[in-house]
Parts: sequence; structure tokens; C-alpha cells
Amino acid sequence: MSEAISRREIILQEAAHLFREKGYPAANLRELARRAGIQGGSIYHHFASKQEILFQLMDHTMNDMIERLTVRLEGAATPLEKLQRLVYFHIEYFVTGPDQTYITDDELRNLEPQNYLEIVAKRDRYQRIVEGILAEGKAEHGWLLEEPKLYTRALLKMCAGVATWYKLDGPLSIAKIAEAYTRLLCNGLLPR
Amino acid sequence: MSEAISRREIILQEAAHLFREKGYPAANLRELARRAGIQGGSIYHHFASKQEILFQLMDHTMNDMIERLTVRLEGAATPLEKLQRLVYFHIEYFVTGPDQTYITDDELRNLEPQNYLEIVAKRDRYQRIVEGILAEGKAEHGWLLEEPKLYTRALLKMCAGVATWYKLDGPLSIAKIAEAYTRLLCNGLLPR
DNA sequence: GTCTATACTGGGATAGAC
DNA sequence: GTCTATCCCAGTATAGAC
Repeated sequence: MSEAISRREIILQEAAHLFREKGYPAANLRELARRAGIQGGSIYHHFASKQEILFQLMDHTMNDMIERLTVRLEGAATPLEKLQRLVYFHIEYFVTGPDQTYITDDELRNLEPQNYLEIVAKRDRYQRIVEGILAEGKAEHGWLLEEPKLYTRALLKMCAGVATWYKLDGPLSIAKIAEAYTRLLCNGLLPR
Repeated sequence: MSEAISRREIILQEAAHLFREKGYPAANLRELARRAGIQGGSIYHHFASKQEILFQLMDHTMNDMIERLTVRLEGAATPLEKLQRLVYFHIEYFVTGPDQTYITDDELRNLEPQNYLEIVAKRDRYQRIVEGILAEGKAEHGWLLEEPKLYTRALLKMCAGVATWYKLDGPLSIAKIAEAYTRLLCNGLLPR
């Protein structure tokens, strides 16, 4: 009963896939309609414009990311444990994001001014959660960092970047990658 | 005398800037022509297509990157010194690439199949230089990594990512960022 | 809520004069 | 080597029937 998926959701789902494949500007609505099983014009019954689809997708995704990360971090006792969970979550989310989610830093420029501001505000909220973890590690356990912001960006970029090269049929599981990346972030390359 | 810049080079320069601003699919040739100081049709005297401009730009950039990195690494005595120079170079190149250079991983998908193969081959050559440094560090000084490839990607993503948020009028110099990132890569977050 | 048909525009590319 | 004029298609969006 609760499994009913509205056409609107189908469109969003397919849009997420299509935009990921081609990028927003290169994706076209006729193709999207085809994948959603309707005709081109019908899309406009559900959305006012292509831009609105992009915005809805990104907005949904940012809300989803913030919520899921928050849940994931619950019950983590130490900053280290939070860091481990964060790295795993962020890689996983970008590699195998749930349907109907879509976000790439690169598409931010394709948002119209008003939409841009909204999405960036939410992205900043997400980043502040990460900064908080690093700041906590510094305060409580003397983690080696001057500016949480700087390492936050490094961390998120390297994790999100996995999505650009990860192959689902490759030899590496997401867990393995997350483990290796966490080790790098914690201990660095040089032996102690 | 040797300072004569051909129209062709002007177009490439402006294309590099324009593509960086808008992305390849969203950039249009009339705007490019305007910036280069000519009319739309005139571009086709110098290039066969928009695609050729993208390819020339990326090809030039990959050659340039490989050459410059190689020069930069010359005379570095240890893997650690090479790593330091690499991190600095890679950040610097992506933030303030010389005119007439342009590369983003994200635009690779906009290359036609034949062009794609050529550029990816050169990108792989670049990556193999980096892998070599990490492998050397492991062999000679016991650096902590299983797969050089995995950390190579992490390293390059986090360095290239700086370009997406760096502000030229901000408080951080590229040197400062490179230093901080190198520290993170070498020692990690946890105190010894 | 979906269809078909079509209006409208932007933009890559070409032709031919100068 | 650059200009002007134009072709042509792709793609967003709209109108109106069912």
C-alpha cells in the first residue's frame, strides 16, 4: 500500500540517474520522459521547468544527507568513532546514493541564484557537522590541525572523489576503501 | 618578436576561461567569439568544431602538466621531498593554471570516444608518476600504504578540489594550503 | 494525468563576400 | 583571416484535446 510510487517520484529518480550520467546541461527532457515512460510534454504537469527538477533533487539530497549523517553519528562515543562513520558514510553516499538523490559540487553553478543560495546554505550545514567532529578531536584529544575548515574540505573532496572512479564490479568494497582512507587521515603515510 | 600571440591562441585562452566558468556544455561559441574579439563564424577558420577546441585544450594541458611536474620533481632527493613538491604543484596548477590550460575530470565525459581515450591515457601517465612516488616511499622508507593507486586518487582529489573553493582574495596562500595538506598526508590527524 | 502537436529559442555549423 | 547572413537542429516549454 505504502509502496505506491508517484509518477513525480519516478521522474525524479530517473532525473537523478540521467543527470549523473550526462550532467545537467547535457541531459535533455525528451530522454528523461522516455525513461520515465511518458511523453515529453507530460513532465510539465509535474514540474514547472528543468531547473525545478534539478533544485528539487539537490534539495532533497541535501536534506537526506544531513539527516542520515546525523543518524549515523548517533551513539558514537569518541571523535575517532565519528570520523570513521563519517568517512564511510560520505563515500557510500556518493558512490551508491539512494534513488532520487543527486548532488555534485560541479552542478551548483547550474542553479539559478535563489536556488543556489538555498542549496549552498544546506551544504554548509553539512560541512559544519564535519568541522565539529574535527574540532572536537582537537579539543579533546589534541588532533593535529589548525583550521577544521581546511581539513574538512580535504576530507570531503577525497571521499566524494571515490564516486568518479569506483567500479561496482571492481575488487574493492566501499568498506575497504573507507578503512584505508580513515587510516590515511588518522595516521598519515609516515611510519611512527 | 617571439611575443606574437596568434588568434588561435587567444581563442584557446578565452575558451579555457569560459569553459572553467560555465562548463563545456553550457558555454557557447558566440560568447567565446565575443571575448576573443571576432565574430562567431570566424572561429571555424581556426577550429573544425567546439569539440576540437575542448580536445586541444585538454591535450595541451595534460602535456603541460606532465612536463611541468617532471621538471618540478627533478633534483628531489627523497620521496618525501617529491611528495611535498607534488602536492604544491598539483594545488597550484588547478587553482592558477597558466592561460590556455584547462582540465576537469568532470568534462572527460564531454569528449568524443576517440578524444576521450587519448586524454585518459595521458591522465593515467600523470597518475603513474604519483603512484611511483608513493611506491618509492613504501619501498625505501616503509610508508604505510597497501595500494599506491588508492592513495594516489585520494591525494589528487583533495588537491584538485582546492580549486573549487579557493578565493584569491582569501587569507590562505597556496603555499600554506600545500603545507597543511602535506602535513595531513604525512602525519595524519592523530598525535604521536 | 497523459497525449499530440507545435511554438520558440539558442546555439553549432556553413557559405560566400570582402 | 574575418565578416555577414543564414541554415538547421536540438531542446525547453506551451496549448489544447482526450
